[in-house]
Amino acid sequence: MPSASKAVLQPRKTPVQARSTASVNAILEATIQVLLEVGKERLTTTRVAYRAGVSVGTLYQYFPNKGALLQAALKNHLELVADAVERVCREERGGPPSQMVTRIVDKFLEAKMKDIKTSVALYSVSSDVEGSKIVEKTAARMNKAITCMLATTREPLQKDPQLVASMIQSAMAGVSRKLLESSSPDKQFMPLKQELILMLTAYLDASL
Amino acid sequence: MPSASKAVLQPRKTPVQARSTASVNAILEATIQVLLEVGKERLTTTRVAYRAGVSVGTLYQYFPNKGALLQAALKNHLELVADAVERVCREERGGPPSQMVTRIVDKFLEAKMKDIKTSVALYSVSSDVEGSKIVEKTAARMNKAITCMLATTREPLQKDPQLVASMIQSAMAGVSRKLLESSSPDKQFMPLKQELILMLTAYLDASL
DNA sequence: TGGTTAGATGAAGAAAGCTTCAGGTTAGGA
DNA sequence: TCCTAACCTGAAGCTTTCTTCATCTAACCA
Repeated sequence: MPSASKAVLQPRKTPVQARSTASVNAILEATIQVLLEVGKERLTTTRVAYRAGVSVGTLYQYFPNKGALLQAALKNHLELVADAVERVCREERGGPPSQMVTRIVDKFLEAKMKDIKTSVALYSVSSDVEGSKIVEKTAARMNKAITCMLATTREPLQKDPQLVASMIQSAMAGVSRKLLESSSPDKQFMPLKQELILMLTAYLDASL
Repeated sequence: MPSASKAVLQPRKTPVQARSTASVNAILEATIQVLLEVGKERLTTTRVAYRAGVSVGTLYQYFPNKGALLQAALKNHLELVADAVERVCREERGGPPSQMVTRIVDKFLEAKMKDIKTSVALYSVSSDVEGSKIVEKTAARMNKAITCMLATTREPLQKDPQLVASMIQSAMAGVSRKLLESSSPDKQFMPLKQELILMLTAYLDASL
């Protein structure tokens, strides 16, 4: 009896052997695939397991329930985005504000658009109660990173850096959502990205 | 046999007598209430009907299925926001750009925040397949209105006005979402609104 | 090679919710 | 007043999906 249950979100069992790790990965990937194909409403644990090439029982060995499965998939995706942002924020410390903005927008959108459809599919998950907690945590992580970076500008900001960071995040999130929801994201991508950089640069300039 | 079925979203039957109109309204309001209390996952048609003070049968007389019910509620809400934006855009024609931005942000956020919790509850609906179509349509309506308004500036814009309108919408949507998802929307409201206006003003100035 | 643990299986139990429909009630016109 | 159409009711059928668990197989180690 190694451990009690940590409720939702925690895998029931941690993989030890290689094959189980493979199963978990397959299940997670299958989750995204099924989400893309049939949507969250018609996503069933059985279907995911079948797609992953395992049995339902195996799925339930690692995820206590359907919700945990979806949350894990969402978490995976968001962490990739947050990682990208954190990395950029570290790299651009002390640089000129306009470059900060350009690079951060670049990386954020790149991460979001890397697998456009996956992002879209996961939006439906993020509106769950537990899902939005995960979103919030990731947002907080990014906020911290951006705030930190903003503190390294030559001339200090005239306002609360955290507020400024929030605005940057909001604007980026708004645009990426617009892109993802658009019927042809690829066509709008470059113009919107350009405008976003322009907007944020103008904003930062006005905040120094 | 007055009419065939127009599939989803259309009420099955159009109210004729006063009491049925009352039922429909009660059902729609109850939908929001239940959404707030238990969330979309645990919203059941029976529960909505009970809350509305009618029977499930009555509900199904006006809404062909659960999805149509949720969509109707979403549509209601979005149309209020779009109406507010359209009105402002009409009023501010020919005015100075900074005022355009200020007023539009003001009204947009006012409409969104009027019933904060309702907006939040409806986000979970908007990620449905049919739900996002409704969102898209409303966004297109607002885009048209804003584009129209932008065409009346003294100095003409140096860019595609529709692109600029999209950016304004994206930024507003991003911020409102941030507000709605925040744990204390009221505290963040004024600062974020101020910043949003500032950001959009700076952006518009840079686009003239 | 044998024992022990990790991992996999999938039929079936159980729960839950959507939706229908046959029959009752109310409103409004003739 | 009486009749018809509009409206309402809610128990129950039907379907769907989640989740479990007894049992089997594969991997690792002594």
